[in-house]
Amino acid sequence: MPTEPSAGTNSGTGDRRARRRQETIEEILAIAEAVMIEEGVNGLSLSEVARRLGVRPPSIYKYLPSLMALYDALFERGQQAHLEAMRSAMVDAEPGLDALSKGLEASGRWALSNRALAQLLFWRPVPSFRPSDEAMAPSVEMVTLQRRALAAAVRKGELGPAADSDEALYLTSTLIAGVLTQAFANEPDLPWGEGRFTPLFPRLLQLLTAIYPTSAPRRRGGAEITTAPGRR
Amino acid sequence: MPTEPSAGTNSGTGDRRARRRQETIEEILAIAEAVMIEEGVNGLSLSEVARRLGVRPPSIYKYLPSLMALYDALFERGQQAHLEAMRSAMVDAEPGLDALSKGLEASGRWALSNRALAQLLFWRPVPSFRPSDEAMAPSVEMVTLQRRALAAAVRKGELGPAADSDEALYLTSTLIAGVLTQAFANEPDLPWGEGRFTPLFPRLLQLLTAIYPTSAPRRRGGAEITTAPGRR
DNA sequence: TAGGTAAAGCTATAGCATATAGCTAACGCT
DNA sequence: AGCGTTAGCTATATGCTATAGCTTTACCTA
Repeated sequence: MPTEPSAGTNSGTGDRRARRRQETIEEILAIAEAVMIEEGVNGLSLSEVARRLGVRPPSIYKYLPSLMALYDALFERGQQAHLEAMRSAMVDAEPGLDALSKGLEASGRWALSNRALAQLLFWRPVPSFRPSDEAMAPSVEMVTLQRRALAAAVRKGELGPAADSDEALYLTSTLIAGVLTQAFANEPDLPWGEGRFTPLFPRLLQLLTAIYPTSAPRRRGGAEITTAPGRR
Repeated sequence: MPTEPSAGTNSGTGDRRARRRQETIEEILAIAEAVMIEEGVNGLSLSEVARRLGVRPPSIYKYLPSLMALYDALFERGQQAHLEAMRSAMVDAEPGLDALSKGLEASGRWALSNRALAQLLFWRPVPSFRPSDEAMAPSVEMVTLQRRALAAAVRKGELGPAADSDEALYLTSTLIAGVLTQAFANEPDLPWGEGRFTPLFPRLLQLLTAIYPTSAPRRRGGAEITTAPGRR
């Protein structure tokens, strides 16, 4: 097993080499992200990374086993950064609808200011690359955070009880996915809050109260979701 | 200008050669689409196309000047097919909300059953490729179709007057974009109508009546979408 | 029907990518 | 101080896009 140079000889502590090595890996990841921003997610190449790092291409393989492994490391790093952006926005907010809204907005802002990573995370532009389970792990916590916010919103009476469901989660994630997809495709250089699409988001979120009304006073012609698939 | 072999020598009619040539181009496009389905949009390579066509790679260049030109041709063909799917669904429907809904659903169905082309159209997975203006042309007509449906819905009283606006157009396209993005990313093998996301779509569309209420009876805590700068 | 010509194929080659093999020098731990 | 691991290198295999230049095929015109 000649790969995996770590955890072999030295008994416990004394890894200065390992630290150096880790620093180099960090540097490679940073360069790779810069390359993706400049050349597109698919424009990433180990040769270009090596060039910028000041080494020959084969040397990169001392740190990462393949181009796909590099994508995977970037994916994981992106997941963590995204989760962190969302979490920090949510803990600073009132639990419930406010936390949900602030969290999703933070998600959108993060995506727009980290385009390359966001594309890697959400649009999978490199079909031959499938993220490892390990790299996917943070998304589990994102689900938890959002479910918790929905539950709190129901508890506080901001939303009806049906909002405490996976379905409501899919719905909110679909709304933000739509906004981001359109923003990326049509006005990729505008920051959050400008342009035609991202300003729609807070308004779309308000729709949650229409979809999950708190005590459901029926009204004619309204947006009653459950019944009636039809037009009228 | 040694390229562009057409329209040179022969005075008027007699182009059997040109027909043959066009057939080959069609064949190349069909093969390319198959390759994209199997290997992913980025997995398309001229060499693989040549292999399946039974010629050597350089011969492809007699028909298309570059890989990007192949992408562009596929893009254009996809645009046209997509537009056609949408249009035929809309002409078979009642003008207004029904046409809008059927058209958007047809769009979604087309995307899910033409994954490779849809990805090329909507997610731009090949960053170095920018579609030509010519290839983008059909999207103008798509906008027209949808604006017309919105206008009809307003005329018939299905939606409030603010729905006859670009803003409403962005909103509906954002909704379908969200559904498709989620469906593609999370359950790419399910057809329209199955899974967690595509069934949300008709329900989301019903929300239009909440966003653009026809005569707006105020209700407390509702999803009042403020005053909408949309023109009319 | 007999060219003449343009199209459609080919080989050869340049340039760049990922990836592997195997060598050497230096670093740093014991 | 010594020795093993590591980090770099060159050389090479393979596959890709793309160009140059040649040969053959096929078809339109006279």
